Amino acid sequence: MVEKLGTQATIKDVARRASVSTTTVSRYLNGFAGIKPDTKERIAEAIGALNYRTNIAARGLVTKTTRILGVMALTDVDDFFNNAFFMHVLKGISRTAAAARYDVLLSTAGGDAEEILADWIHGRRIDGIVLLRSRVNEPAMQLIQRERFPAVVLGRPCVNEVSYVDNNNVTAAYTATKHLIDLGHERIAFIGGAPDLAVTEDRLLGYRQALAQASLPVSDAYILLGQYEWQSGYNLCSTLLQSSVPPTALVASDDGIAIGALQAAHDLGWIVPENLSVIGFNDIPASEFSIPPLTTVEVHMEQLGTAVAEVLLQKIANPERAVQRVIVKTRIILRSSTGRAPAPVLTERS
Amino acid sequence: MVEKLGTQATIKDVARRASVSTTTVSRYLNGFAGIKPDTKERIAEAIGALNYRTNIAARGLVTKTTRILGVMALTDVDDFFNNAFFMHVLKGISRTAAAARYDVLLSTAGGDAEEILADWIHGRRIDGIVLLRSRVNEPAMQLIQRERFPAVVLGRPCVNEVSYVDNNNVTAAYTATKHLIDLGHERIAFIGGAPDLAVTEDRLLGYRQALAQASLPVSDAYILLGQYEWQSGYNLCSTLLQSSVPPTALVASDDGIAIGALQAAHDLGWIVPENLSVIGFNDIPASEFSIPPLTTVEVHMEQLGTAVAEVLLQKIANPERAVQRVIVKTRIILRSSTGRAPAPVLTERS
DNA sequence: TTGTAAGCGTTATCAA
DNA sequence: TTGATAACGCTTACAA
Repeated sequence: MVEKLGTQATIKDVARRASVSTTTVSRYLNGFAGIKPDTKERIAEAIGALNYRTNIAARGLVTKTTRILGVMALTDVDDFFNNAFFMHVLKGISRTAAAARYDVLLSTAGGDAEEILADWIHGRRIDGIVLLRSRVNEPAMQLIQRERFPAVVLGRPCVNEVSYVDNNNVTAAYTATKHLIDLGHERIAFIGGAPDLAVTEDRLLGYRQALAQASLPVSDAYILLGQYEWQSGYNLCSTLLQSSVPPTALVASDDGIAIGALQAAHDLGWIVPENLSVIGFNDIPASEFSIPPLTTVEVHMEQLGTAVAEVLLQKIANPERAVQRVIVKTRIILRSSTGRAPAPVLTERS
Repeated sequence: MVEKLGTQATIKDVARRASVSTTTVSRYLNGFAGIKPDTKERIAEAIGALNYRTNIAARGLVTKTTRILGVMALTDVDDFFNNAFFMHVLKGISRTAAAARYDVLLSTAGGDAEEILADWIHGRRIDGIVLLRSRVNEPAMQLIQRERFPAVVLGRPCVNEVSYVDNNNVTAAYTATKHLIDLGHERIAFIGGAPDLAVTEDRLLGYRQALAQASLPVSDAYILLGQYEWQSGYNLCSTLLQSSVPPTALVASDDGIAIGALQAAHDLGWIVPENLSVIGFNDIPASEFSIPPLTTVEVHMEQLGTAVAEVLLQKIANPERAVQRVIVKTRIILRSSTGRAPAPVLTERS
């Protein structure tokens, strides 16, 4: 069997070899019932012998379908790839897509998001899209809504009528803060990522609610926002610990930030959890191996990815389907970075 | 301007509106010279008004081109997404592809790699492919070579005549081990990931060479291999430190492994670097924030991605191009996890 | 159970 | 400088 290099067998070649029409081959390929076993066999043989694969462009031209899921990260490229959270979400998406025999097209377009999205959608490059990270006011979201294109957002979206998957972030942050309060902490700070992200907003809200409910004061000096990255956690924590009345506990809205904070505390001679408690969010693998291991809110990162892909797949299968809102519950994982509040030495000293 | 929802304007619509032929529109779209400015303008107007985008499937059917780069991870899905190394490589690929207006199709097929690859290639889903991670004997590699499909491998490939991008891993591991030897260490262990990976092989070789050159014995008990993950580093290090003659220094073939080791040492009461020195590979962000900060071999992860994408892009532009082999040099970043060898208390004790 | 033939939206080859 | 027209490889009525 000599195969011409660089030449692909087409459905015509298969049909010829199996002595049937291309229609029949197409039917075979698409699993139609009602083909004589004998014919089936001949077609199968021909496909094997010619190593035939259906040309995706030709099929797409007719069916207007690609079997590709677009994944667009609406964040800075570094933010995206440096963040274990997104990688786990991507894993969930990738797994789910693969299981459904879909491919994943990935873009971290940054500023060009809208343009690329328009190309993807109008150019019929993808069958549906996952939007990662929800900014408070997201133009890409509006484009999608205008086009009525199958889409699912990860995180609370800024517009209605868009399906999304999210954590119960307000509650989770409330619980995390409450955990600290229950340990006797009264000076609890919040360090987080970019303020224009819905997730930051929500977690900050939960933090405020917990303090309010415990009749603890909410001080702006204890709310520091930066980026979702390790360095930011380091810097923010350093600032706090060197302030005149440093907090005894930290709610970090991301494990990377929390681990950066751990390191800052260590560098400044603070012992965790004796002098400072730290709780993070996400439960990335690094959290288990930080020193000390990090107490954190598990958000089920991969499951978020799975869910977002599943909802999208359903939307593609049935575009008329109603908007879906999936909330993935969180839970606290207690490790060693949180402990009872230290005795108020500071006030005694003064 | 009313736009029919769900309907895409085609090149025909544009042609009609601009009162020209589709040929002329196509020429305009593809930047041909020799169109009257006046005509150009009308076409531009029509495109804008109709919000036209070229249908990728239709174009692909004719040009046999997709402007998509395939990225296939030849590892376990978890291995891939949990490893900061791959994420940074992916970032480099993503950036480079985007700059060239290519999209990235991502697959972590695991066992199905060959099947998916065949679909991608024969189905004309992609213009070229990046293979991530090179196993010692990789069937996917052979498929690609047989098909003469534009491909670039990250890591030393098992077959000749395939372009690749790699670090100077043997030299890097040699240097890392030498660094430890220069600090006075004599009992130096190697902990690494899967043994069937070229990168593991190479780094192990460099380690052996450094020991040999210093006339230090190479003991199998000091070479422990697991997976490229944090937990593996924790376990391997625990085993070593609890052995009868524990090492005073560790070469970890990956930062995740190294940080796991750091944690194990901490849990067993070893002080780093006083009692144990640890050097890693990659310089992932976490390395800077481990306790203590990790001495490591910077492999320029993102640059590896950039290079691999660039080589592939060149190959696509000119398939006749000769095989390219790019070696990205590494360098040691000294932080606090390595120090002088401890006095040989162990022998004194005995 | 199978086949004929008409598209799908581009690009490419001629010709004008 | 522009335009007809024939592919590209598939799916899908409609027929048989």
